[in-house]
Amino acid sequence: MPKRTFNRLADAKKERVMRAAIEEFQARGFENAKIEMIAQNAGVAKGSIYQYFEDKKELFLYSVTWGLEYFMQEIDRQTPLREMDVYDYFLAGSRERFELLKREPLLVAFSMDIFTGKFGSLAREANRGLYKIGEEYELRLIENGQRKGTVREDLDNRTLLLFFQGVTEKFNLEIMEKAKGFDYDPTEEQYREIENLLKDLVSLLKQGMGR
Amino acid sequence: MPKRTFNRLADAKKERVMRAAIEEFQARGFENAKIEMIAQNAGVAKGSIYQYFEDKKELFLYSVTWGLEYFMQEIDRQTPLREMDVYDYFLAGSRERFELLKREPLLVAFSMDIFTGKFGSLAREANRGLYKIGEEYELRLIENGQRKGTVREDLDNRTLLLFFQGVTEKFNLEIMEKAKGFDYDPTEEQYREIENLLKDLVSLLKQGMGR
Amino acid sequence: MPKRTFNRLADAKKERVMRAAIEEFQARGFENAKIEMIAQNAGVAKGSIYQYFEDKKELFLYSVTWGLEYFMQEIDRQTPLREMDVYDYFLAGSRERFELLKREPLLVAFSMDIFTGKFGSLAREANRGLYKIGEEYELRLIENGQRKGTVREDLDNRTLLLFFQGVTEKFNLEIMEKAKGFDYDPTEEQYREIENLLKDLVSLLKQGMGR
Amino acid sequence: MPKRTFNRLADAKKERVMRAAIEEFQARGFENAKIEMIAQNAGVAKGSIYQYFEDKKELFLYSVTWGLEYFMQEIDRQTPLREMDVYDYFLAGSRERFELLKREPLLVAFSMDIFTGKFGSLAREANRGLYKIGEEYELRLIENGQRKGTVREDLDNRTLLLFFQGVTEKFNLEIMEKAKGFDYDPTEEQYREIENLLKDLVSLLKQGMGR
DNA sequence: TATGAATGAGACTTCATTCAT
DNA sequence: AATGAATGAAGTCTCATTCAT
Repeated sequence: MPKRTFNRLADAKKERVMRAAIEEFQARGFENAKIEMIAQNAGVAKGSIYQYFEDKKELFLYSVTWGLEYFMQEIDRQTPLREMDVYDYFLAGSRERFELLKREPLLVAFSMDIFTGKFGSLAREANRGLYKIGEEYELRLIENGQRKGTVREDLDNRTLLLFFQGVTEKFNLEIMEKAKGFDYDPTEEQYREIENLLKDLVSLLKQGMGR
Repeated sequence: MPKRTFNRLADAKKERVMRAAIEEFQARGFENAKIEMIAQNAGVAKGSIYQYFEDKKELFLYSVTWGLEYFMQEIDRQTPLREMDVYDYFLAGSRERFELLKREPLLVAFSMDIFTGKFGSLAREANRGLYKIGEEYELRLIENGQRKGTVREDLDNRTLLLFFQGVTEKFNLEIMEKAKGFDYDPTEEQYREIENLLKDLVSLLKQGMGR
Repeated sequence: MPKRTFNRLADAKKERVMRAAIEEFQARGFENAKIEMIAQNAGVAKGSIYQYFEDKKELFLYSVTWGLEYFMQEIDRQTPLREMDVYDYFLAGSRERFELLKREPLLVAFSMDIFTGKFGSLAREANRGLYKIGEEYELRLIENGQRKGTVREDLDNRTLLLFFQGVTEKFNLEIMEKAKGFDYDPTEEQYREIENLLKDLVSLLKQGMGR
Repeated sequence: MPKRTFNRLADAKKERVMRAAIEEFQARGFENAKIEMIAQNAGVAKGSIYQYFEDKKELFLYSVTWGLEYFMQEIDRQTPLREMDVYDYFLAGSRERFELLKREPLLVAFSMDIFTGKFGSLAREANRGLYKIGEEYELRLIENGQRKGTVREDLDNRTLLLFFQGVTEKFNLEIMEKAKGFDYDPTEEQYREIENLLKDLVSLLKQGMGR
């Protein structure tokens, strides 16, 4: 969706532009983000942005795509699906996801905002495709669990997905909030804290609140 | 937080203004909402809005407060807390909450947007007080459950709250989404659909996904 | 120039209104002065101001008239002209004028601003009459001096007036500036300081800078 | 104090903008000056003004600086200080200053308004630096006179400065007032009139009013 | 006569987008 | 392809003045 001109750019420059855009959109939201600032932070002229993208909206949309793709690629590289079930998924990749969080806090924060709907219809509509991919990914985790006998089958899978998303999104948010306080060098202790939260999460996913 | 002038207005007029504001903010978001439109829809002059509120931001903030208070008041009137536990809570008031949803779709949608963070920091920060109240309410539901022996006690209550909020917010969103499609006259069948979703929700809250 | 309604008011109320107006105009200038503030400080409703005066401009113009008349009346009561010459004039009434400055700093400041042209054409044009009176007063002082043989007669009296006004205005400004620092209780020492300045002024008026 | 963008403009354009601004501020005062008008008269878009200056206030402040600097530079070029004393100063450069007055009536009028306080605190505070320079210039004239034995030494120099400023400002105002009536082509007779006024001024400065 | 809510013209300011260099 | 100055539509906010009570 960017113009030809953008694709021809050196990779480093492309990345600089995208990160500058994401930083601005993340910090100020779509309406308040200023093209001027993005250009400045990317080290290019304001006019150049318009050589790369049709308009502000397209730049934003591509920022979302770029960010989510980067993110998913990382996640996927770290914890390939294989035959994991829902519960293992969280525990298996927790260390890597924690490292990613520390390495790319901006992208993580941006992705989070996209998912929680901070950008309203703008982001969601334009990237329905990516969302679908995410959902299917999650549905497969659920089905994996059902095949393995660790996930109940008396409810509609769509309902299970809602439950699963609700819980994981909330915990992800909480983890990100914690991560903001950790700055720079993540300690082992901090990681333990996160890991414990994830263990509780898995326990709740599995057994619920009842006793 | 509105100015003196606003408080002195006839109740009907106050309500007209607030509903016009909420409608605009809900539909377009804070940045894109036009004061002119709000005034027009409320049937007052643009300048009058500025007799009532310091500026656009204050109008928005008060819209949030007004909306949430209206909402909470209704909820509370319908299903007073008493000694209910978390699970009963949902089933007990479901019919009334469904009616509210049909009667006040605008306010429900607005409240939802506030909770899901569509307005970013704006709404959340300014109404931390109300949020705290909501949280404490929910914490009490959890504690009620623990006293009754229906809620596990091996996890931190703050963690249980995260779980509870994650699940309920997601289901609320889903219900609202469904409700948008129902328009005008809620049928008995539609209510059954909602009720079933709530039953599944309670089941998941109680037993989790595991089997 | 105020409306009939204003003239019928109790004297105390009239004065309250005028002082509130002068305070506002003096502090913020004509454009930035707010009718709302004036009304509030005078303890009347905003609408009442428009029962008293045609519009903001008329209120301002009358403030100028009211202020200058009050001022001149005081000055005149204190140091009646008699047969004083220019030099005696300053020394004779200095104590009284100092007291006035302490008693009515607002009116003195306002008058000063009018004379120095802070209000531009607005004030000057509309009160040309009062200015003329002041000028004639000063011209008479000069003529008195000439009759007594203390003022040179080789120059046009209009030129002498310029000289006289230039010097006295500058010194008056300086004295007012000093007075701002004196606040509340004028001491004898402070008065001496003023008196010395006036002596120097008279000396300069009389002998000029040359030697 | 203007933005980078302004400084990079062609000199002719910069001057066009500044003169348009000064003309508007001089004619209508700060509050009533319209940015729209300034832009129009300068032949640029309204928005461009905001590329050059932060806001109206900054434009005004820089107008003052620009005007005074232009003015002082001219004055200084025409009658360099050297070892002149106060009295010579006026007579020496009178012809050139008269020409300047005819050539740049706008700037002269604007400078005059600044000095007489028409713009209130706005101009004076922001250009205290330039004022100081002017004062020091005048103080040096006075000291030169004292060294040459033409200025009395029994009074505080600060007091002499007040006297000097009071007289010269008043005469300058008078000259400007006269100049307004001369329009377009200054005749020799008009110049004589001014010169006579200056001679009287010097005489008064030197000998005072007394005899 | 007093009050204060209502009005709306008008000004400042922002910033995405264009375009000449 | 890059730059950054220019543009102007559009939106927020102010406040003198009006007017119904």
